Amino acid sequence: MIQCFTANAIYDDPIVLYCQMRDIGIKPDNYTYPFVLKDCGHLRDIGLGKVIHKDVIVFGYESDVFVGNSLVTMYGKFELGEFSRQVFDEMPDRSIVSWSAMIGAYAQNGLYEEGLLLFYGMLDERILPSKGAILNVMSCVRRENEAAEIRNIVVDNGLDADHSVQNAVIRMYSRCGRVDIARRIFDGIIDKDMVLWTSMIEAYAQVELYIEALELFKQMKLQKIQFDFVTILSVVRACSVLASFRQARFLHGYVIRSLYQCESMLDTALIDLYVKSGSLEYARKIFDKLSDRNVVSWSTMISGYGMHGRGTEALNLFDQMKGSVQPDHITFVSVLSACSHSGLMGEGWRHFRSMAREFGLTPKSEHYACMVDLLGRSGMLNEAMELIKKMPMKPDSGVWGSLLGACRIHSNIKFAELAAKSLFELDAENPGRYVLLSNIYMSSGKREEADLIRGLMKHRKLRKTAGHTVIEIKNKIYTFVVGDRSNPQTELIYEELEKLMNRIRKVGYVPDTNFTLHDVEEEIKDKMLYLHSEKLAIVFGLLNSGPTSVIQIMKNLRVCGDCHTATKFISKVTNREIVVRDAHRFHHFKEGACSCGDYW
DNA sequence: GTAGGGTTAG
Repeated sequence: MIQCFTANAIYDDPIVLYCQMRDIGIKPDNYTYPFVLKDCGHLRDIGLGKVIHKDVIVFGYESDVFVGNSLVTMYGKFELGEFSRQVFDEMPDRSIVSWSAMIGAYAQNGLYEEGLLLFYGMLDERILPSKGAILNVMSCVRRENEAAEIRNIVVDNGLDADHSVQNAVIRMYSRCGRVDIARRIFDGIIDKDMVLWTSMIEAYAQVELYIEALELFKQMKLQKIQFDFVTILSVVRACSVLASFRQARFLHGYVIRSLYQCESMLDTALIDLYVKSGSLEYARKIFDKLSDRNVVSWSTMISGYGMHGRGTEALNLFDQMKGSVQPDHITFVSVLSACSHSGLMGEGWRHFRSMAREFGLTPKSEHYACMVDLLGRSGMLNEAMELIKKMPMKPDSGVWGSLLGACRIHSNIKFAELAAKSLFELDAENPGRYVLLSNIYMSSGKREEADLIRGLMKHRKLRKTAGHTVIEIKNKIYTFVVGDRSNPQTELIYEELEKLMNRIRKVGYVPDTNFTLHDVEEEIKDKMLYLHSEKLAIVFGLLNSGPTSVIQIMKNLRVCGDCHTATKFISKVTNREIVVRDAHRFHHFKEGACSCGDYW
């Protein structure tokens, strides 16, 4: 009976049965515990797991291999790797499954080096690796050369035709930053199944190659490969970043037609997709129809309002949520960032404090990052710094990143240097950090320091993908980088931009050259403002979309202050609604006003 | 009648 429930993914009932069994004095045997321990693992109930572990000892099954393996796996699921290892070390007999389970426990706990070491230790003891052990060790691999080594073992053991192994190999390579190799392997597989396709799509999405992800999905449809809701989830995520409203409509239609079971998961992904494609209205419609709103769907909708600069509505929704669903850490990220995007200082603090007081949630680094962002954007850099000093944990790169971003806005070199010092350790591989600091130096005329940072970045062999702006017109996606001349309409765009800039100057636009280099003459600086990718995209949109349609562009980095101001004026003189989205939020420009209020 | 191992929303 216990097995029957467990096999059907019902994990709490068998625990009840187990307790009844004990109460009426029936002695569990060595077959009982593997099931019960599995249930504990799935329930993530550490207390229960430990009680059952005691029972195992009381009834004398601690040296049973099967029971031991189950304990190792259970503690791995509890993220108690050291407990897994203790059980593993004390096992009198080990099977290949014991090794495999221990490697899996390491993988689940992020102890990748330990996992790899154990795998090689296992080979040293001349134990033949099983498929399970190889699959588990593959999730520990983070370096390309190791990936190649493991792949050789896969081939040596004749596992290279196995679907689950092939899939893990593809994921392994993409985790090592080599989607290209993953793709080559993928292309070489003849009988690719749905999961393999889905993994490859997901791999592209994870390294932010969204266009490639969508392209592959298109191929999948063309080749008439069946896909399911997991495929759609990856595709929806890729689309969310690309913010294509048209694609959003198509996928939504698809989901409705296919009547998938996992309503809340898919619908939540769709809510996020509509939010990021600019339509709060469509997002809200799905949200309102959702039958079982869980913490994820509420959080998504709240962050949606936040992204669109509608902080008060985000907070209202949060109030409604509290009546039915317990908020979690991520809900508070949504709430606090909504406050930060709308400059709601008092509300931000109130909710930050309520986390622990009302909900028993200890603020994590990411919540401090939101608060630093909120304080920093409004220019309260000293207060932001004070908060960082008071943090009970070591500030992570998110916190310092918020501070550095605020320093860019308010040109504060002192704190920028402080933030950067930590970031160059904590997030040394992220070129954006170097560029930001270098630009802060530049905008204060500190050319030498700026060059030094650029040099450091070069020395560490880091390259930044150019900030670009994307616009979709009639189902086609166009990309612009700074000073772009690759568009066939380039001449026309620049001509029109020049006219437009002159027009908006007459109605009060003052160029903000804080965002350009400081060692050039004023006149050239002004001209450089014409090269911003955001402006090129907007003009392209004005030239090519119908007279009434909304112009929506998306910048992959934060929109600069000058572009923000310029857009406000452009929407005024052209009487057009313009929506600009950057990595963090939407700016809705209508009749020359921006719904986000003051940009900062 | 027992254990491990492929894709999954904020």
